[in-house]
Amino acid sequence: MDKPSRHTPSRPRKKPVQARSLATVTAILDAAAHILESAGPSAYSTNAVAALAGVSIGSVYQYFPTKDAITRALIDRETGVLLEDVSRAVENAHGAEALMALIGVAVHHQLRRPALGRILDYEEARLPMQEDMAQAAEGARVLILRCLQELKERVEKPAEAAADVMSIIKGMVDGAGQRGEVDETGLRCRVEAAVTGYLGQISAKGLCRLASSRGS
Amino acid sequence: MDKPSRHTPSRPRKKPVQARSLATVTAILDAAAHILESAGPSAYSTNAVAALAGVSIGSVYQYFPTKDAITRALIDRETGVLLEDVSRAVENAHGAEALMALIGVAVHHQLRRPALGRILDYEEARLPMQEDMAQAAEGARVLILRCLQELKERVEKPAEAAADVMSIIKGMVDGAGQRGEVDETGLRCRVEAAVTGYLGQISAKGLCRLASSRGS
Amino acid sequence: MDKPSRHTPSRPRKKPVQARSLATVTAILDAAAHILESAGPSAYSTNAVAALAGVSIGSVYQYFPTKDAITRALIDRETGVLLEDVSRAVENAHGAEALMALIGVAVHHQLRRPALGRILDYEEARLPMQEDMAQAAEGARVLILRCLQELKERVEKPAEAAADVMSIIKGMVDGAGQRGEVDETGLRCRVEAAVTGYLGQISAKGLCRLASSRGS
Amino acid sequence: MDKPSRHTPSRPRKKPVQARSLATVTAILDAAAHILESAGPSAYSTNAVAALAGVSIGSVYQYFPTKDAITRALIDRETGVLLEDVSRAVENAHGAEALMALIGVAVHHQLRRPALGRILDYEEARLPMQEDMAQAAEGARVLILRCLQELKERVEKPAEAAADVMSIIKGMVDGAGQRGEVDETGLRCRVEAAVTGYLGQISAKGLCRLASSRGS
DNA sequence: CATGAATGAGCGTTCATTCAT
DNA sequence: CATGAATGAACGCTCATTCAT
Repeated sequence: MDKPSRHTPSRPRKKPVQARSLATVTAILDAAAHILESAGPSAYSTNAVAALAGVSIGSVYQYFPTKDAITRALIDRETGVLLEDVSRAVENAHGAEALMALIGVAVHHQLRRPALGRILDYEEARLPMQEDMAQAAEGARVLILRCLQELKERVEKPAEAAADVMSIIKGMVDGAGQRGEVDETGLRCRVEAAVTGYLGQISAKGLCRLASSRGS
Repeated sequence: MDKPSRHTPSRPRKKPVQARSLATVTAILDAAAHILESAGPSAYSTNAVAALAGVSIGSVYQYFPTKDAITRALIDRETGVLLEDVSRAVENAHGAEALMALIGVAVHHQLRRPALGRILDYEEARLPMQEDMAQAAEGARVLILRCLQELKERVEKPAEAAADVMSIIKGMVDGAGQRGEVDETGLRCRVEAAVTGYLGQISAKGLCRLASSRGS
Repeated sequence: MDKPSRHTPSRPRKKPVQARSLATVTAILDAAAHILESAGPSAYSTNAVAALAGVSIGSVYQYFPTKDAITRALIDRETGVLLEDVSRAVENAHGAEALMALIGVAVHHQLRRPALGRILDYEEARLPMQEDMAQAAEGARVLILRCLQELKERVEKPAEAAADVMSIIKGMVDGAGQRGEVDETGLRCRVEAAVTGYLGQISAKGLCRLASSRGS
Repeated sequence: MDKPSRHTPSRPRKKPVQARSLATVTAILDAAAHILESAGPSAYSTNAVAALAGVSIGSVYQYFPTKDAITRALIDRETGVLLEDVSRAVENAHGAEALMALIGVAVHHQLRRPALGRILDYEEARLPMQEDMAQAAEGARVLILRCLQELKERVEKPAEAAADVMSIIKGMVDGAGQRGEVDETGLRCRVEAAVTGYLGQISAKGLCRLASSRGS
């Protein structure tokens, strides 16, 4: 769960709770994830989570003060896993290579649980943003930013571009999930094409060259 | 609502109810949209809609048999407006030009009500698909497909590419909305860059050339 | 509707309403009866009655101040028809013969609309008893009472016996209706047997002879 | 439900739920019965039941999935009590004697809660018939049938006669309840007279002898 | 700590009734 | 008078949360 690698300088991110009850917490989050992705948000009730987790509703409230806290913890966990995988993938690569590795991990991650990602994204949007979640989202952004800055081609507004790259990846990957796509390699190639193409466009020329020449 | 152009002659688009009470229906849908985008789905109750619309809950149920019907009608309305604007924009343009026009409309549309689009997309996903909604979604896909087929560069798998283009647009536009972006022109240029770049990548070379050359 | 025969000395019982609107009232009551017997009390709403009657809900309230008033009017009408038929049947007969005729009419009446009678009985029970309804119920009781008093065998407590005879008839006839019986003649014979037997028992011996001899 | 021995030593009769919360279930059913018989079906709402039972509406729904389930449970309970009493009364008696005992129990039962029986009968009619309820109704019919078959006088169509006897008892007993009668002995004697008389008529002579001789 | 019975605010929905047209 | 859109109290029911055991 916590993998303090050499390069990522020890972000604890996880309260160890109480080692004994970790199993309960895990069971609860697993149950929440399973309900969300297989029966949808309308079936996602605290009682259902407790039942599927095999614990009493009271125990759920021992570890999570509210239902939203469960959702947040689940988002944290899923984001955390993704972030770790991405970090590991990017660790020894640089520039475009790192970016492609990152895309590979994102695609892989999404196709494993296509519905869950979408739903958690949505839940995340309506939840009052909190510290750790912000940090996690920042983590991904920072990684992409680093990749962009390592590119040979200078990117003009790297922050904006990083956000766009994230949006492109998320959009394509979610769309594929919704359409039921399963071909991981194919999807990865297309996402790579989109990101590569986008970066090529915004670096080769001044932004909006294409757009302004539209009328001619 | 009815756009009797040369080519698409008479699309009445099915007024949901009697003409006389159109004002009430409009008020209800406006209220629903406003609640969804400003307070989120958890505040989206039929009583809240009725109160904000300035009508009684009974009146709401004279025009909509269920709450989901309100949501569906709202989706229909928003999708309809977008589709009309897009159709009009694409009408006299072709190929890349048409595609850029389409992107412009999509960006414009989204930035006007950034949250609403996202939420309705999500609601649409969990609603039992219905005739008209399916048709509307198809409408956008078909328009993009046409644009792709009119490009000078041949696109290998046009259906897939159309879906990807939609996903890229939606992803970037939603992302921008969530980050609170307001610069329509800037966003439009970047989306254009992404779509153009993507299409350039997948047509110039066989798909995955880039990817396979990654290791070199 | 009002059939002032020679012998029954002109009981008007029916406000003529306004001759013109009689058709509307009739349509409303017909609709109410039809809904009650074919779809049950849960489908018996004022709007449904208005729709089936082919009038607006506003018109319904022009003629009936409340929903219960419709029900009461329907009970009145049905009771009135039964009472008239019974009166006519009993008119020229006496004693046992009259009683049997009365049973025949009751059986016939019930088997024509088996569900309606039961439901109206029930509605009647929960409605605040009103003048005319009390009169109608009295009408039947009085007729039976007269029959009993014309019997050769003296009945000890004629009022009580009349009530019992009514209960027996109603009980058997409702039961038959519920079981879906359609053989009018067979049912009539059995009801006659029950009433005849009951009267024989209570007149031949002192009441409870049977009962008290039970222990011996 | 399972009537294993003559003496019926331990009749568990299927507590509908956990033993611990039996008190709550009982309170709910008591409240439901009280509301139905004192204020009528129109006052019989789940909230009213919960309030009178002294529990929250949520608790009601922990024991009963729907309102109809409450009604059914109440019918089951009342029917069950009656059936037990009747079984016990009939246990060591035969033929006419058993029949009279049965009538005594029925009369006693009804006069204790005159309105409730009527209302539950009605509710039962509009509820989707279920296993146990059908069994209970059958129970009474079978008992009567047995009594009839033990009579010295042969009854021609015992099934029909049993149904009629049930109808007569129910009709007289309901009628008495509605009229507010309280004299249990008197009523019992009259019901006995009716049933005895009816059976005498249909066995002594071919059915309808009386009826056919009517014209003479 | 674990349990699950209990709570009650609030949901979606119905329908008897009113009243402006 | 006829109409039917509008009203809103009240219904059946859910579920996040609490707390006595």
